[in-house]
Amino acid sequence: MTVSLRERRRRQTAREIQIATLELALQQGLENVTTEEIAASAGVSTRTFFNYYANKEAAAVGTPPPFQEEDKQALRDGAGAPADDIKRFLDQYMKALAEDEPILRMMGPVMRSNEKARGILEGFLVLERDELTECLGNRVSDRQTAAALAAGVTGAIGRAIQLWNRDPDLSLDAALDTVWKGLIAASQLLATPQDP
Amino acid sequence: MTVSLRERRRRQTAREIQIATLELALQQGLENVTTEEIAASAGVSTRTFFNYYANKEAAAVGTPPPFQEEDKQALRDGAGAPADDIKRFLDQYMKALAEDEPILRMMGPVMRSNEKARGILEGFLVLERDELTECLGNRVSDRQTAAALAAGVTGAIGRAIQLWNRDPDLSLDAALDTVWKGLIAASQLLATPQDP
DNA sequence: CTGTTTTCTTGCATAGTGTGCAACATTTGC
DNA sequence: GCAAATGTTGCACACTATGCAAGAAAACAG
Repeated sequence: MTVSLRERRRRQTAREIQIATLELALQQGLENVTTEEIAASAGVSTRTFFNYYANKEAAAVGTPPPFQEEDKQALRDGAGAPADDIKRFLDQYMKALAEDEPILRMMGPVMRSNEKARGILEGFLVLERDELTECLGNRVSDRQTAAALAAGVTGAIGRAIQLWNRDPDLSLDAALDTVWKGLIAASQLLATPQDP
Repeated sequence: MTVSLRERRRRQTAREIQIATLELALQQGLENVTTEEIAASAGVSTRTFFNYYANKEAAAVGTPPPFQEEDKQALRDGAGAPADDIKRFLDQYMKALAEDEPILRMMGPVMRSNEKARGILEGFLVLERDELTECLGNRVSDRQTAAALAAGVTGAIGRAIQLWNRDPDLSLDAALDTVWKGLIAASQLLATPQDP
């Protein structure tokens, strides 16, 4: 493989710290957990904790999966209806998210209650959204149109995760389908000039 | 008036602390400003600073204008095309934002660079968006459709402020119009099934 | 395999954050 | 004017986060 022993260990430790953070946060609330507790629970020193994450909120967020280059490329030079390409893009991302369902499950409550963690995740989302805007800008000429589409995409991802977190029996894919139908219906409402 | 002397002073102090925070943050970056500096600059003790805001990031965000009850009511029982009612709602909110243009101008750079402040503002937005979802739920039957519309509204507000912050010659209203056109165009793209 | 280089871990010192508490000051309402 | 309510402040204290330097572990070259 392309990853050295060091790199594998590093990822492993980062992951262990994140899981320790989320588990403790679920029990006591992230505010009431000290970095010392997290470090001890993950088997490293407090100082090493800060070698991996700048603070406990960043440890809770970890490294969310970014959009894949190939999927963005497909979006840039897609030929069909934009709605279809975007839906495919979303399906691909849901597949990536599904790789880490247990962590995603734990993150929901933390993001809802912790402002700083939410801000960190939101910052990540802003960057990804800007990437998307650039991709879609290749197709729709008007920058604000591309920005609105990109916001529609990231918003749909967020609502899908939220729905999936509320309803344990729903798969991520199914949640996205529900959200997607709502987005299309909303678009039709906004697109309709009048109904005389 | 309906506000006591105490209440007026309180608001005045809160505002002075916010302005002191934003001015210092613009000069040095919020990370490099201490609560002690802010408190001194606003003419209160460090301890009093924390009586007004839980931390410096919250001081930077202050108390953004919430959606007005009357505007939300107009959205709930509007009779025309949803798009028109929503546009009216947005225009109303822009008017409220314009009341505090100087503060809004200073907030942009801070929100872009500070994760915690962004999280706090985002938390405020989530609450307002949920309110909107409830309002729109009165009209569109499907909850996800209402949620998508509400996300479209708050997203448009954010992009309008961002556009206005980048281009000093643009009014808030004008920025919103540009963003709105983009949102409608994006909706038409998503609403269109195919183009055979 | 061995010595060298690079990277990782850790403890310690230190500046800054945020809260509880208690004393004192100011406003309010009667 | 006086009593109750509210606001301000200093102090003590636990927690956060960073720089620095010493030592441990992995990577690499010969």
